[in-house]
Order: sequence, then structure tokens, then C-alpha cells
Amino acid sequence: MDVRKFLCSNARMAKESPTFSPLYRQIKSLILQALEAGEWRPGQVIPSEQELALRFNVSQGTVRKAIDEIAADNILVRKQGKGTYVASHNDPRQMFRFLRLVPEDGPLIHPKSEPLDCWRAKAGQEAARMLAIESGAPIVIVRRVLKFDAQPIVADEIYLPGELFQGLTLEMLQSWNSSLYSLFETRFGLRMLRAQERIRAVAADREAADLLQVPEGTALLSVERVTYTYADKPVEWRRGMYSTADHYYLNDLT
Amino acid sequence: MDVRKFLCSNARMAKESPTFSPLYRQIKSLILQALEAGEWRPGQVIPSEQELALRFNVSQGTVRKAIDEIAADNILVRKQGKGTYVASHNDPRQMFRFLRLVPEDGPLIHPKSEPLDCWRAKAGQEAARMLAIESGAPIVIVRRVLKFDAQPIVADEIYLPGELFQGLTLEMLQSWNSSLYSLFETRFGLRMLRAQERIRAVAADREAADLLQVPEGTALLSVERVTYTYADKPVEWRRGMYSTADHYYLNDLT
DNA sequence: AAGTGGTCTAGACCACGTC
DNA sequence: ACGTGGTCTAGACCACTTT
Repeated sequence: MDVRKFLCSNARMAKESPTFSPLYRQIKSLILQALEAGEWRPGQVIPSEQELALRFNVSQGTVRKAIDEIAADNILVRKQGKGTYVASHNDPRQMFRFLRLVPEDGPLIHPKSEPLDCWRAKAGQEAARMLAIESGAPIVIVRRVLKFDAQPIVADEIYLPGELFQGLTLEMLQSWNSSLYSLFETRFGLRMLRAQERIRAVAADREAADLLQVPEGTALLSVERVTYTYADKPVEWRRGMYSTADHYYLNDLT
Repeated sequence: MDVRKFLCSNARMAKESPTFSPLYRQIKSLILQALEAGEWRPGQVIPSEQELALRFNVSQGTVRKAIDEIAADNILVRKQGKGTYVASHNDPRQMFRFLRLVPEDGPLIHPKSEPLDCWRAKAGQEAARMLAIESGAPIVIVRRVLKFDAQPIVADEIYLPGELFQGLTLEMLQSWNSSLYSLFETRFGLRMLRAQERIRAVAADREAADLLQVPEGTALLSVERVTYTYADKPVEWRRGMYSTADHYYLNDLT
């Protein structure tokens, strides 16, 4: 596909049109479209920069700049000498990419997920708004506990659009011995690309207190997360209760 | 200064030496050194890419890549057609760059800082470790409240190395009607470049409850922050108690 | 018109991994 | 030896701002 024409027309109308975007962003968009369409699967290599340059009829440097931006978003991973790979939540290094909770002392242990329930329901007002679906549309709700070294630290309630997660069952969750997003990617073809968290301090209600084995009323972190896939489409809404007696939420500000 | 020689020697010893870094990173380092030395002041333009290329005897593209990385760290700001500027906390857009707290409803209001106390002390074990100074070294402690629309929402206790903040007084803080970091930059020549926060949920003690006008025992966010200047030198340690009834801590995960 | 950063190209060479 | 991404260069042209 030759996109040069797009650039030229765009470049010419740049002053009048706010929709102008440079060539490398058009290439970026085309590569993202190919990724979304599943042309290259998570964990696989994508074609070399030279091949993509030929395919899109631009120079290698322009493809490079497009890939640079996609790699900056953690959607592609460059490996010198080998090629550029589609990032995957099956990769151990990406596995708990979105979990910011770390132990106060001691090493960075990978937590273990223990699913408790999984059932279907209709989306309420809030879930519908967060997931950008119709109120009353089918959803799947999952409850689970995250344990660090056998200690229950996080109690999650997870809301998923039913349409995208047909066939998700408690048994499937329990038999999957890796991260949740790795399951979503592998079984449902959904790649979690970015998320936004809203954090508050709340008093533990009865349920959270039981699950986390703390007294009722203990101060807990309430972490609400909306997770997005391609085209900023929300595909998960969850609320986690974090016990922060021996752990803290770590955040780098730049 | 000609750095080409560095590259060549470095390039040759690349395989044997782990200290190799590409030319553009050496340029980046030199530009950061010049910034740290105060060669260009916050808010001012730095020399054009062409001038810097001549000065360092490299191509413009190499300078560009160096500046790109520094701009990505929010230390420089590019402005097409005008030049590249040294970022400043006096810039309204940078003013509350590190504050992640936003109102539940309503617009993004800039909070107002109300300093309460400012006194000198000797660093305890914890403050010394966080600030990377000797235990017992002089420090300055500031207490203040942050108000959103007249409501007290954040109670801060701020620890600063005494050596770097000589002459800081409560009066100075109270008469400064802009952000704290803007004061630090303007009066003490200290640029806050990045920070790391550790977040927990805690029950409000008597003092925090009084300041934030909430019942004792209310769940609050405890936000500990260490802020760094050039060369990753820590220059501030603070703990904030955030009242999250009508506000939340917003965090983007990528 | 002149100067700045932004984009695009083409070519050379280096570093890394595989064959 | 070969192919990949990584670095560096030089030059052309575009877009934005100021003179």
C-alpha cells in the first residue's frame, strides 16, 4: 500500500485542516490496524523494518519512528539482532505489568491469583458507563483474591463485557496458573494495552475484612481500574481492595 | 568540545566494556551537565540544535536525539518555530505536575497551599535515609495544608536538607502565592525533576483529623514522596495525608 | 526573509543474534 | 556470513514564529 499520496494531500492542506498527521503517524496507525486485525500474534516477530518500508513504500527511517512510538506504548518490543516482537502478557516480564503493589520488605514476589466466583449478570448504571456498553447488557463478574506468599493482600471484583468473554467460567480461571490478562489474551484474543486507576482510602466492609483477614473497619486502598484495548476501547472494570499493612502502592512521577 | 574521540574509543571497547554509551547519550549527558551548572536558566531558551551540533562537533540529528530524550523527561520543552526551553515550575502547566489528586466531580481546580509551621531540626534515621544525608544533619521541616476550593484536603509534612534550604522561613512560604516547587526553583535554585510515591491506607490520627476536619479514625491515603533533582539526588521527603471522600488519586498505567 | 524545530530520505557503519 | 535493530551523518523540505 502506498501512503505517500496521503501525506502529500495532507501536507498541502495542513494549514487549513486540523486532521493533518505526519507520515510516520500514518504508518503507526497502519501497523496498529494490522496488530488489531491479528495479522501478527502476541509473542511473534513482525516483519523487519526494511520489509515494512517496502510494503508501505516509505523509507526505513519513517517505519523506525512509527515502531519507536508503538514500542514506547509497550505494544511492541524491540530486540536487537532478532527483530521486533508483539508484546504478550504471557511474557513473564509483562505478566504483572499493571500491578503497582510491592512488599514493604523482602523481594518482589509474584502474587498468586485465587478465583472465588464467576457469574453472569446485567450491567448496572456504573458498570455500563465504565465499560461503554448499554445499561442492562450482559456482563461477567469475577471475584478473586491475590496472595503474596500465601497472605491474602488484594480482594478484586472484576466486571467484563459478556459479549467479549463468552465461555469464561470459574473452572477456566482456576485451572489457569498464570496472570488473568495472559488468560484474556490467550483465550479471548483481548490484549490489555493501558489502564487508568482511581485510588481512595476506605474502611474495610465485612466482606473485604473476611477475605483479607483484617478487622472490619481497617483502612484499605480502594483501587478502581478501567483497562483498555486497541482504539481505547474499555474491556475491563475492576475494584480492588488492597491491604497495605505490609505492602505499598508504588508510583513513579515524571 | 569534541566528543567524537569518546565515541570512537568507546565504540572500540564496546564488546569488552559495559560502560559504552552511544554518542547521543554522551551529548545528552553533556547537555544535562550544562543545565545542572545553570548555564541556561528555567524558562529560558537553550541554543538551537545547529549551534549545539557545532559546539559538540556532531550532526544536528545526534543533538536532536539527545534533546528528544531530555524533553521526554520533562526537563526541556520544545516549541516549534521558537526554540527549546528549560522547563520551569513557574510555568502554570507544570505547577502541580506531581499532584495526582483530582476532584470526584467538577472542574480541575488548582489547590491553594497554606503553610502552618516551618522549623529546623536534626535528621532522624528515616529522614536521613530518604534524603541520603547523615543522621543528625540539619533539616528543615514544613507543615502545611492544601485546600481545594477552601476545603482542606491534604495535610503535608515536608522534610528538606538544611544545607540546601538555608534561609527558608514560614514568612517566605506564606508570602509565596504559587507552588512550593516554584519557590524552591526560584529562591534556592533547585529543580524538582522526578519523584517516587509510596501509597498506603491509614486511619486518621488526631492531628490529621483536626487539619482535614474529618473524624479521627477516618481512612486516609498516606502518600510518601521522595523528590529528586539532577543526578538522582534526593532533595525532598514528604508525607501527605489525603482526604479521599470527594477526591481521588488518578494514575495512568502504561 | 530568516531562524527555529519537525519530517523524510538515503546511505554507511556498528552491535547483536543466528546459522 | 548474514540479517536484524541501533547509531550517525548529510541534505532537502515543511511548519511555525518572529523580524
